Amino acid sequence: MADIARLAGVHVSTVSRALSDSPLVEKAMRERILKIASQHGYVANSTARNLRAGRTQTLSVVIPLAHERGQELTDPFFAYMLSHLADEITQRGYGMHLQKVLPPMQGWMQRIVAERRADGIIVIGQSTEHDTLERASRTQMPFVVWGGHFGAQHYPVVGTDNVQAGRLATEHLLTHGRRRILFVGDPSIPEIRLRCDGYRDALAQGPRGTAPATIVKAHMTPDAAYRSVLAHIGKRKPFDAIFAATDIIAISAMRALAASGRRIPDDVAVIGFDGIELGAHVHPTLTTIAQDLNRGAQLLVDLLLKRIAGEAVASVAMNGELLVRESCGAAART
Amino acid sequence: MADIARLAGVHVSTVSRALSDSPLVEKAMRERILKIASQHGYVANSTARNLRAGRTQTLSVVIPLAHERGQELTDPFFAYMLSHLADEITQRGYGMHLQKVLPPMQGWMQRIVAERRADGIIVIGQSTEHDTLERASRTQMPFVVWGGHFGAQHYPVVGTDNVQAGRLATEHLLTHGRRRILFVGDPSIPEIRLRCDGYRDALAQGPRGTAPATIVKAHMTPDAAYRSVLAHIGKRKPFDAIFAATDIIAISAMRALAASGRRIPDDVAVIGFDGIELGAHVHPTLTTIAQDLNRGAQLLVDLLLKRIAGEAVASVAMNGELLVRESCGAAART
DNA sequence: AGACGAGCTGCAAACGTTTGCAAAGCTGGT
DNA sequence: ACCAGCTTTGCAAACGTTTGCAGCTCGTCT
Repeated sequence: MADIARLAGVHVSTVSRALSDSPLVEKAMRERILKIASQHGYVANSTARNLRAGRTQTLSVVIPLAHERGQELTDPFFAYMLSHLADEITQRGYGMHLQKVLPPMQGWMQRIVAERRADGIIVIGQSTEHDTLERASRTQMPFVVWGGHFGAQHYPVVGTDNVQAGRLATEHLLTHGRRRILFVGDPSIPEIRLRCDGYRDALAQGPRGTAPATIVKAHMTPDAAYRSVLAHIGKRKPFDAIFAATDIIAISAMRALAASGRRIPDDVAVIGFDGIELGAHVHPTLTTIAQDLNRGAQLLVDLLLKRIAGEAVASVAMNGELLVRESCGAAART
Repeated sequence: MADIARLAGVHVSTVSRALSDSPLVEKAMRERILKIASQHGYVANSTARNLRAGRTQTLSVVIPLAHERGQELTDPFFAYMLSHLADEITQRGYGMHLQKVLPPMQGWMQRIVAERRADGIIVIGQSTEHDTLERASRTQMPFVVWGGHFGAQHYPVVGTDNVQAGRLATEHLLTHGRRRILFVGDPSIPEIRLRCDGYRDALAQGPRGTAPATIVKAHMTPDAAYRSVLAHIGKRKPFDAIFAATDIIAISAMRALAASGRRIPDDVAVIGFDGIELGAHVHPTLTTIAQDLNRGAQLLVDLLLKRIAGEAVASVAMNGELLVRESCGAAART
């Protein structure tokens, strides 16, 4: 910038003002400076600007993976969420800083906040870190979370109403005459626990003959879920439906069912959760509860920017949408 | 940091050294300072550090989408590439800055370089911006590109050997008795053009009766590709196979074929390109040329870090791997 | 003609670190 | 007791911007 100033024969402050379209600088002068700058391919150094201005025009997206070792970003849910966030953030003129947090993760939020790399933070999934987030909400740094809604939280959350959605899924299975419904997933993850609560609710109100809740604990990676379901099948306890905590688990469960000769949906109906695109292409196609990630990403960014601007914001719970496909409820395609 | 220094009764420079594990500071002193810092949750401000140190510990991943309007990051290819890059970059202790570049994109590379937001840049796909990249290679800023290899380029590229892979795909179709093979894709994109070159090569060496090359120009979004293929079918020119420039196009083409009553692979064999996971789940499953994105991401980051360290690096061409599935070559599953 | 204000521009401080160099304290050898 | 040399700490500059304030040049009004 000093060079540009010298070339234009003015002080750096004038150059700075010209580049930031300040009304304080005369039009002719501004144009002369802009011309020189673009001729020399000059662009202001963002680091220095950030330091001085105290903001970075960047939002951090952080993905805490406390509960899973193998679960990578290749998980379609994350991939789609990231894509939508990238679109949304870019569109609003911000940069996007992506961060994965792996165990051991002591003080991760603390560090991210204190580093001040970004003007705000979007956390994807509470994982098992609700307490950490709760603590961070007393910080200055604005952040929003994608995940589950609990009564007590002091930070804004955007996400599907997991209890309602879990109930919806289970009721759909009940409606199709299923009475022995398995829940497959890991309820120690808060979001999953909420889905499981909905499942229990629905069972409790189910017709006579509805079997009590049965939880098959399964991790979220395809292989782990496959093995869990296979192991359960080995126990020879009869069941006629599976409500899987995520589509990835559901698809793995379907593989396991097929491998042990069960027909879907005739012997076992399956319903998933997430609405990833893959579900429309597996055979049979997967009935599921879809989350509107596009809208979710939009809301996350909206809320975060409002918080950055100092406004108070409230959490948003979106409704899950039932997609009826072949694995429960829809006729098989020809 | 000034606060911490005051609390410890030392000068800020000592604190700075203690936090960066400099051997210049006495062990007892370092520990005392570290303790105070962690008690107060102090972490050095990264912006200031970056400004002073002249590096950001961040790599930029930029996605130029010159050629497509609708193509978003939700495209599985991008999603998977991003995921792998995020893993790789995070693992190496760097941050990842994600940037989409949309038209009009005059001077985008210039700007990204001059902004100095990152220590290096990874560009995903040349799109139609080969010249821009060529020009940028004369800059100080280290960058690497995922994409196609051309003789003349002065920047390092990692990518599949598109010509070889295109030949491989076409030969596979020829081997299975197909003689009227369509290429579906947009050859104005450099990478696609190379795949198309391989297709032409293979046809030129095909057996007697091999029909000449026929290009169906199709954009990379599912809908656009679907319409292009449907339009071509409408022309009633006979064909018995499709080589699609990407899996997304291939899957759309299969939809179009199904919609107009063609059986796959009996009437028309289909082969794709990319090896996205979706291909294993569509019906019939998609034969394709897989790219090893995991290794690609690893190489990209490796090369970039070497370049940042000042080493000279060479481009890498990986071989595409033929995945034989039902849409050409493998028996249909039961 | 002088005063006042509007419109521009320059000056210099500040943002929060890192780091070369100087200075101070200590050890041990003569 | 003095000095050399090593270890540890402090000082201050520098990184490249932005911005409040002061100052200058005009034009306009009284």
